[in-house]
Amino acid sequence: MTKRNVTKLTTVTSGPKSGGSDTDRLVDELRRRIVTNQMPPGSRIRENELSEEFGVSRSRVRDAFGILEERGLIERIPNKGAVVMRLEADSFLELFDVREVLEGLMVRLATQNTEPEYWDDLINLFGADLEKAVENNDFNAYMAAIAQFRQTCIEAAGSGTLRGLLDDIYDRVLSMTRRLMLVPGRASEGFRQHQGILRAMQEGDAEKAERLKRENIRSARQWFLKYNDFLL
Amino acid sequence: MTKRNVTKLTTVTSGPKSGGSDTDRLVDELRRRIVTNQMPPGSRIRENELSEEFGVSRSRVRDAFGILEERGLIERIPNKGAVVMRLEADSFLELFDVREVLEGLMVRLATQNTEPEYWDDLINLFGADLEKAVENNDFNAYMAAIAQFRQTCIEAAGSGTLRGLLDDIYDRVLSMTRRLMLVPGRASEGFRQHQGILRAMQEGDAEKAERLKRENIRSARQWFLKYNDFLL
DNA sequence: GCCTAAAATATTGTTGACAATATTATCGGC
DNA sequence: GCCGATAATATTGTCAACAATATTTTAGGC
Repeated sequence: MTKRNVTKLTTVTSGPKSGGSDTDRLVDELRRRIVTNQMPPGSRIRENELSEEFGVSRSRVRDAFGILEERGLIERIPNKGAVVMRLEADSFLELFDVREVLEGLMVRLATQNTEPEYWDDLINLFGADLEKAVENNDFNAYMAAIAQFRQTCIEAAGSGTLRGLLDDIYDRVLSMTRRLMLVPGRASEGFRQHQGILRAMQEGDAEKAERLKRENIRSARQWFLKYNDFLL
Repeated sequence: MTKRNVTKLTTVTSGPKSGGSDTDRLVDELRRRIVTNQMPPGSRIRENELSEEFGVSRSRVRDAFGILEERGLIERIPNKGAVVMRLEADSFLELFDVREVLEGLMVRLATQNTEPEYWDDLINLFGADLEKAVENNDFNAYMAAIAQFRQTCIEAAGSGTLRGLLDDIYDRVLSMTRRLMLVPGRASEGFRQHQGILRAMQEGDAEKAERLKRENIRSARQWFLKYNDFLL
């Protein structure tokens, strides 16, 4: 868990540039292409192509595929090859269920472990500027803020085990969030919900924060159900 | 996620014998040795040794190590080798936290998805015979029953995503459960708690089942805190 | 023109050899 | 005898060639 997850974490937080081995770089880049739909679900990916493109041996590509498979981002069929995993409506709903309890736990632990002032920066970030940005459909700004929120919470929660599980589903959550954001009204609702959660966290009310976070995911689930014809 | 997890699941449920590729067999056997403390935490494991012992090439061993690392069972230090991951007290407590919410979700979904008679066999299993076995410290019987409970619930929950996350922590949970069972009084308490959960599930009361399951894990956590000097 | 069989091609799976790195043993100086 | 430098060994990291398998193309019969 430890080493690889640390590598992954720094990637997630500090952007696409990342250190580590050739294999790690490959994993990061492929991950990026998959979640940005540059490689849409069902795409076949050939070991040779990537090997040439990145100037590494096929063995590295193979190792990367192994990791990506373990993470559920690609599917490997023996002697046939690897394809980007398809995201079915069912699995989206499943994802909401686990997000609800895991992210709820995340904010509860984070609240318990911190002093009120820990949240000042984040509360500032989720202020008037961001609200205006959300109203103007500046999704990149909102996505970045959400990523920051997540990252800060995970750190405060201080549980490597929880972090590992959240990382496991991170890519799928990301792709889901990106889509859901397009639904008119969802982004601003999510924004207000995050404000509420942050207030509860600053007040040190862990139970309330957990409840609000769970409501946040539940309402996202509702929006998804309503609009899933457009989203899938 | 899909393919590999399916392989893993069948392994967990249907015992050490298992199909798949050389790599899969290796993963299973190493997993077994680690959770049974045949390879205690901190043990160094050499690629060559295993390659010879199993009569496979070092590449297969290498692949297996990659999977084991991803699952958090071993730690790989570049150019130094692989060692069995150490389990610290902190990580045990973390494990209880995530178990609480995930297994709570598991029984809630399982209850929602099933008819009362679905639980007949399991309620029978958690009957007078097993109670006597627990009183007589027949831990193997109890462990088997718990595994059955877990397996049946996961199937009923019907969420591949949840299953994947539970599988992720399964090995650590197992090693924790085995130890905790030795604490006088814990096993019989756990037994009664499972009876209560099963009753709630048969009654179709999903909320109650979830609450009881969470209490079950919380009480296990209490016992662990009290006796952790002996358990670690 | 269309279906089937077989050859040609492309792609993944596996291996053993070699390079890079870390660990251990040896030797000389003090 | 103890310490440090260097050589010897062991172990992991990487790769390119080869084998196994699947896919596509071609050829032939009807």
